[in-house]
Amino acid sequence: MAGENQSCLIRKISYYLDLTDDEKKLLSRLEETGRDLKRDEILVEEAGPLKDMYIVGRGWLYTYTHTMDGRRQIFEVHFPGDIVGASQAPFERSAYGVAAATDAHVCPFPKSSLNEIFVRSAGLTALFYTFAVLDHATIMDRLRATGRMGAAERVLLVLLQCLARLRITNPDMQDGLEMPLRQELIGDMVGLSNISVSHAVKELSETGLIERDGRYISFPNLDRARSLTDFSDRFYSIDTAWFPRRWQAP
Amino acid sequence: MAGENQSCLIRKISYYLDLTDDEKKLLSRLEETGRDLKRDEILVEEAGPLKDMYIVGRGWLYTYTHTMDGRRQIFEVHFPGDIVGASQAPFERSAYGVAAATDAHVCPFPKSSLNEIFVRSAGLTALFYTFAVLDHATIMDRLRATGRMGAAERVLLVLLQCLARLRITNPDMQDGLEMPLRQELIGDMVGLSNISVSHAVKELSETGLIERDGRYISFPNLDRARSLTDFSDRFYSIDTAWFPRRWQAP
DNA sequence: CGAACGCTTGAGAGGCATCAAGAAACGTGG
DNA sequence: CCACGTTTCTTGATGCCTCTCAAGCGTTCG
Repeated sequence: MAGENQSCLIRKISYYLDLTDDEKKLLSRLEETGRDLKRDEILVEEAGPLKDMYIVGRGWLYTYTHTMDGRRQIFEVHFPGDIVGASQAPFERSAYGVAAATDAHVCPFPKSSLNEIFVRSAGLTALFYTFAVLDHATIMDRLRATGRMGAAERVLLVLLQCLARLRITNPDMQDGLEMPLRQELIGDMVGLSNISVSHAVKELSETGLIERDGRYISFPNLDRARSLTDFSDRFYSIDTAWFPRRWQAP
Repeated sequence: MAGENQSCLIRKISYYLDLTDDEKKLLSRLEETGRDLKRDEILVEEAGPLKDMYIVGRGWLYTYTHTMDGRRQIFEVHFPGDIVGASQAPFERSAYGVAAATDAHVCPFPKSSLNEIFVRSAGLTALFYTFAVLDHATIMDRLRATGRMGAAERVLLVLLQCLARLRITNPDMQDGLEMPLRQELIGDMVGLSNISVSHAVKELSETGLIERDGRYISFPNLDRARSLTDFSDRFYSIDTAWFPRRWQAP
């Protein structure tokens, strides 16, 4: 199930790190069991207990919360190869919900398995740390956009972020992507209503920053789009030089 | 200089972890050199190289960026005991600037020292991971507020977050704090203008959610303030049970 | 083919930004 | 300790952006 062609997790990690056989074995053990999800199905309840983490095998998920007045904020979108819950490991209960944005397949594993990885592999520990930092950077970009940019730029940022992350596991990807997210979901990522997203998308089309063909969105002028949102593609330029490859006994 | 009474870093970390002597030694080595900063002085340039990290010994710092049109977004406020740059370790150059919000004292240390800690102490590694996750949670709370809440609630959240973080190193603190941040800075944390912050503060006073005495702000009804912003005090309830205390040879 | 869902478009309302000027607080030097 | 200039906060007026409500259109899927 997990290893039909190759695990997305290992593919993603190999992008950053040359894995030893021992590390590969550690990782593949995480993907032994699987679970299918339908679109909109809830994987983790808001404020529920947090025992497992999940590797995304197929489809997109998202992490969200509701405000008291029933509005929703989406924090992260999880793509194949991502680890859902990595940025919540230290908490006993989940402050956030996780749901499927499309039909999806995930591999659950208990938090304690992460512990095993931390103990056995210095390199993987550093890499997981790095993933957390990347998530952090993604959210900071979106915070800045939400607080200080107009609707069109906010939507454009979301699209560029999706493209950048998909490219990690699909390096041969063109300057475009299938966008399965509803406009309402996109709005919930950057504090907009579905209607404002619709307007923004229209405006982006008219100004030639994106082109639409059904759900497929492409960027005829990627550089201009990037500079307009001040988006820098951090996911390609990680400094792995400081990574320890081996623990050292005290 | 660092160890006059006791290092804030060690005090903060001891809140979560019982340190071994070896770990204490590792940490105190980070605070050997010091540097004083005047208010508004820039410590790290935006887009500058990122060689050092900094432990805050005294005063408040903040991490920021500018948007193309000259507006500013503040991402984090760093209090005594915090490590500035921990969430940027994997990047070769800093995407963000760091400046002093008040007169301050910091202890710089090279990134490679972090490496040494990672290699020598499993517990500290997990804790640093946890700190990154906490920063992450702080920003997510602020993202939700920025995107989905009104001006008064956004400002209130900023105040509550400051209180919660200060309480880590000052457990005997009352329900109030000295707030040295300009209203403009507070606005830059949650996407508001200085004028809206002024209005919000006035409104919060009038509805009895805060009380002001000069720069000192207190919360007569902390529970109501918390529930209004849906703020949960994550900084006190960390699950350290999964922390490894010792590396394990492969 | 019909129903459900998501996207588009329009009209009106509200919140926050901007501009501008005055008040208060702060710091500095005499 | 007071006088002065600077910084920060307050208050008011106006305008723009995004929200909400509402209806129509297009797509998808049973």
